[in-house]
Amino acid sequence: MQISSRFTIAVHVLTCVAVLDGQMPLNSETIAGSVGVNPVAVRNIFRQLKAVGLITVQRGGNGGVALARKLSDITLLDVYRAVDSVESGQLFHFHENPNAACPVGRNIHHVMDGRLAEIQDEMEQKMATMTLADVVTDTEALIAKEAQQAG
Amino acid sequence: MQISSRFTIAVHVLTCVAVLDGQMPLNSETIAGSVGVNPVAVRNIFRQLKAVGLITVQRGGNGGVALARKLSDITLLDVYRAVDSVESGQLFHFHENPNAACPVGRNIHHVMDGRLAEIQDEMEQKMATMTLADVVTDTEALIAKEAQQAG
DNA sequence: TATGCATGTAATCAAGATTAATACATCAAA
DNA sequence: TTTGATGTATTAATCTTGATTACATGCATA
Repeated sequence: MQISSRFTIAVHVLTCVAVLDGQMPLNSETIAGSVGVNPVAVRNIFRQLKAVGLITVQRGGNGGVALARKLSDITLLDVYRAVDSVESGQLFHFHENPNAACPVGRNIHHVMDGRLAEIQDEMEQKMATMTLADVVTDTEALIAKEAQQAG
Repeated sequence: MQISSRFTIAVHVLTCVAVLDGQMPLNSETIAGSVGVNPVAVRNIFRQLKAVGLITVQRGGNGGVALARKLSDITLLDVYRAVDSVESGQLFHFHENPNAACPVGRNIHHVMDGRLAEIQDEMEQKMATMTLADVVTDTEALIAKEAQQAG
């Protein structure tokens, strides 16, 4: 299995908010159009991003989304955790019923837990080094390049 | 979503082969008993571990499994890759239909791919530093400690 | 060589998770 | 008060996993 697409969707959503601000209404429907998913899926992600203070959401006529932090203060790890990319925060799914009557079965969990945590931590710390500012800068550079090539 | 439990199951299987050798028949049924899963699940993992040369499997009366490499030559990354822990080797599931009509939609994949690969690589390299020898050593130490406490 | 036992593998089924889609309540602004 | 957007529950469809059954295949031994 893989890490939920909610993660890449959430990054896409936030990038839209940063890049498209002022060019089009930033509501769940237009953003869903860019991402290629259902507007309800986007609204559910709004809720999760709002819950950890990454965005603010306004209801009602001309409602929509706005960033609540500087792009350079939002890391990929923040986004990853906000949208529950993996169940219960555990990257690895440990098999549930090792047999306690077997010496290996009753010790394997304890032996592996520390190592799995180390691996997960290594990955998460790498995510913490990357910010949305980087992603948005690269995206805008590509868009500028497109405009240039179009003449 | 999480990484398939096939990974921790495979580590458990290999640890059984190393620790229980000589103490009980190393066939899919006894090992399945320790892991707490169906014997067919264990046999399917046998097949994957065999395909990459980590074990040899013998059919027929007193058949069973044996390690094909030294424990110190089998890393957690080897096991992880052998059992297809994540789909197509991709840790992240990228949403499938970003809209090419949107400047963000048509560039986000390219912008994120490199970063996702870096994160995945960081994690895999960490797994490559850990060997089954470490896991087996720790497991046997815990077993010895149990025996000591039992008097 | 015949028999028994274990692997190899296909097929089926149930359980759980994901996503899409519908519907409607809630709320803000004009 | 009307309009338009979010908040959220619910249902259905799709997918993946894992358990289970069944049986063919192959090796060892009597």
